[in-house]
Amino acid sequence: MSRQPRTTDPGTEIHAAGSAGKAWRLAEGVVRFDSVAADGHASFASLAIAGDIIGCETLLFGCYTFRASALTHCRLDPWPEGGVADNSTLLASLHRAQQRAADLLALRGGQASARVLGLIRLLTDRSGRVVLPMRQEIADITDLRFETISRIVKQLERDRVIRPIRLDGVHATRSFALASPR
Amino acid sequence: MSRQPRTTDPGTEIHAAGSAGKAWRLAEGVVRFDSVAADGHASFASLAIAGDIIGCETLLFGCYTFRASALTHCRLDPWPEGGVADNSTLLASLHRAQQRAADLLALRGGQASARVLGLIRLLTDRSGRVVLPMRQEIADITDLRFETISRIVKQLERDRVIRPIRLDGVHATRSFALASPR
DNA sequence: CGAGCACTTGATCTATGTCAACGGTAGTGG
DNA sequence: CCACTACCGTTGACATAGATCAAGTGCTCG
Repeated sequence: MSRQPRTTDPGTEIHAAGSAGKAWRLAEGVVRFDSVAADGHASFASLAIAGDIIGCETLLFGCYTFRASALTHCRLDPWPEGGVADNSTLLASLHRAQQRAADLLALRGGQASARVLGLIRLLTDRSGRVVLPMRQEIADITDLRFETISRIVKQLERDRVIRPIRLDGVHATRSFALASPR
Repeated sequence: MSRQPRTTDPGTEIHAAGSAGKAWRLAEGVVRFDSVAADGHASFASLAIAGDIIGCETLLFGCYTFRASALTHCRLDPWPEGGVADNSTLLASLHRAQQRAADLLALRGGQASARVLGLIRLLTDRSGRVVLPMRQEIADITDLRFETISRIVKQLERDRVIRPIRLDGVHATRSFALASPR
């Protein structure tokens, strides 16, 4: 009874906070996690990008701590592949989680344009292409307003830092090529 | 050759980024972690409070990822106690790290006074007492300026949300009792 | 065709940053 | 003991990045 890979569309919920489930490896896409308070109010908690492990905590509790939703089209593979996670695999996950947390913290400090660019860099693949989430999602991650995001993205475009490209199945305002790779 | 517990004063470095060392349990106090870039520039990465594990990543790499420094007086005990960490202990650490990361992210969003109060709550012990770090450290954590922190702390005091108390060995401007426990 | 949604853009407001001055305290050295 | 300095914290006056409010565009879907 090995579980099947799973794909999701942008905006859809992958799992609810507190629901039962297993762990996955995010093979492709970007996932947003939210803490859900007792009163139902949700606040942005973390981000997973391609290669990250999702729902590690189910190995301990059997249910998810955060609500997860897809920011772009995603593909999820069952994890761990073999069926059991060994010690050093877990340590690697822990290390990655710490790094990711530090990166996300950096996206909430300093000048607005630097934060947005930081997020774009984080989401850019090795080929230099990005599919951005909606302006509102970027706003939630960076703690800015969607109007501010809109202005900044447009300005980065005018400054030729990013260049709009067309990928099919994706809104024209969301796929870009990043000029300065690093 | 079991390692000894260790204590540190506020402001002192516990370990450098990249230096060799082992893992600890923070028995008492508050520790700040910073990412250190290649150019030497440091940026706030995370926080450990009493009970947290520090330097888990040394089990994998043998050296620390972040720079750690004491924000208050700290006591560190060697970890894991038995000598080896088992699977579920690591999972618990991972879970705690995720939660902590989400909490810290929340301290960088929304109104300035709510952020500072959020940090104060995070640092308050079960008896309702807090020893705050320096204004500048609070500013680094919340991405505000120390003048702003100073104004907010004073205002919380005027509003009777916090009440200054005197603990010896601690600056008079840093120890408080929190009025509304939760 | 109309409704809804994501995005853009302009005008204005305000929370927080910035700069500057000052006060208290601990340490240091005469 | 008294200067003298260094450091942390407080407070005021003013500047500004980004929030807020409002209007308009273009797309998709029924």
